[in-house]
Amino acid sequence: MKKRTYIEDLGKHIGEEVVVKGWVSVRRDQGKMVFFDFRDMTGTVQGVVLPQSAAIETAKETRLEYVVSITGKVNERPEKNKNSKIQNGDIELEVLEMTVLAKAEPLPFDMSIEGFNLDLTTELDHRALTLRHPRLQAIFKVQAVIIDEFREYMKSQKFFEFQAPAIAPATAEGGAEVFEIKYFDKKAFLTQSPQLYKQIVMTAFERVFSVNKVFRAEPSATTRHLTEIVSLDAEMAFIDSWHDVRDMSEATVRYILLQLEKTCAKELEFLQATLPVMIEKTPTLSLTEAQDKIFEKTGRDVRGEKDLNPEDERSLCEIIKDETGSDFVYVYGYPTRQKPFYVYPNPDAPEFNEGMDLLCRGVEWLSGGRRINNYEQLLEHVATWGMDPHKIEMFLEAFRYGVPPEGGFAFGAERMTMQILGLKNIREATMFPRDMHRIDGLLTHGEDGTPSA
RNA sequence: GCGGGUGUAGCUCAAUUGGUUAGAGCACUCCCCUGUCACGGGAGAGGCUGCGGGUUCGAGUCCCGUCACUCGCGCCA
Repeated sequence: MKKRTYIEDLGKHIGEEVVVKGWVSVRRDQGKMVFFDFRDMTGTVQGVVLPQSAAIETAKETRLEYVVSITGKVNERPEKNKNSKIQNGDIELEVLEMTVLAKAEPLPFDMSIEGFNLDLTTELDHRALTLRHPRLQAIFKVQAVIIDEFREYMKSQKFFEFQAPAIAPATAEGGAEVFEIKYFDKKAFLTQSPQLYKQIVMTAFERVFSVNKVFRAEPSATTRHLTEIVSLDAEMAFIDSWHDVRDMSEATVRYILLQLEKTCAKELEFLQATLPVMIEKTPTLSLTEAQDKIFEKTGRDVRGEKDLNPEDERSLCEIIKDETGSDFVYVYGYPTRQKPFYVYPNPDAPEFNEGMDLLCRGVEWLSGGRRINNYEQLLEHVATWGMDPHKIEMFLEAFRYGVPPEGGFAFGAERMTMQILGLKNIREATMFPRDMHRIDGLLTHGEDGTPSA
């Protein structure tokens, strides 16, 4: 049996006989001869079946998404038939033999490159099929690289990767709503963040990171919310100030963008995506300064608000882009009571904290900041926030025994993917999105709209 | 949770101020085509217009209800 050749390598085999295996992406039946576009994990190539080929009968019966094994000869195309706009546009595969390995039913929609134009609902309902489309493959390749390079950079900076648990005993933080699960005859919860665990692990390993699923039961039906997301978390000890955390997160983003430029050029071009611009030093404003700026430039008075709303975030990003060319902006110094109990208050102005967000193109990418490392102060906050110390005893124990000044940050992997690629809905950036209304399929499927199990 | 928008063929969309048998492209079936590359040409099949009620001689179109989807807000590290 001859060894399989990948489609991306066919150009190196001109004049040779090769075995290619893959799917039928496009079929163009000319009557006597048949053209195909064959696809494997490495790309596409045109195949031509001539009338005198032994494969012509099979070719006539072969339909879209059939899986085939082909023995063929790689030919350089005649000059007039070369097509510089497509992969392998200068060669074609002359099919000598073709075996159908698996048949396919007629497709429920147009899968051709240019005809692929589905409602998001349809795209998600048929994820098992739409995943085969080059557009989606490009999106998820970019996402894989983002997550990969986050790991790489963290490791290069001596961060230790750990696995955070997905099951938690109590709602640790307040804030986001949590999913309650049945745990034998008890109750437990899905973690909404590895926050407390990464802080615990940090007290042992100094620099830690995790890539894990977190779950949020927010009743938020928006283009940027999911109930299950991939959180890229980091936490570091021995910082001098929150600026060290800011700088580390900035360097991480810079590295990821650089790697994307290097390894995903084809995908970015295909998706017509432009990487966000990160300048030498990303503009960094306090919430108050940001609000002043929004007031000054737009006339919308949001001064004194406890946070930026989505419109403010968009305005601020536009203003910063105009002024500096940066697509990114850090905002720090939120009202202390507005953020979780563990965020470090500014010693000079305790009503504001040293938490920060990184915004890009109008959407929040990252949250982070300095944390409280002093046990007494932590206990005070636990009391002020009205939390039950017994429920976070494991966390508190770590802080009873000496913890250096520290801080950390977390990215949402799907939001990053969405923003980098300019996608309109976070579900496009998620292979199997979970939201209020969908787990794989929609959660209501009654004939007349009545909810079914 | 609140507000806006939308539900028509497998998919993406048309259908005039309410008016005859609800159309097109793609996909599907059959026929023609040896250089196509989103191939092309011809024929065919495919619809309880989300669902329920109402107004009217007549409803895809107007009204009420309902369900679903979607966008925005709220909420949200």
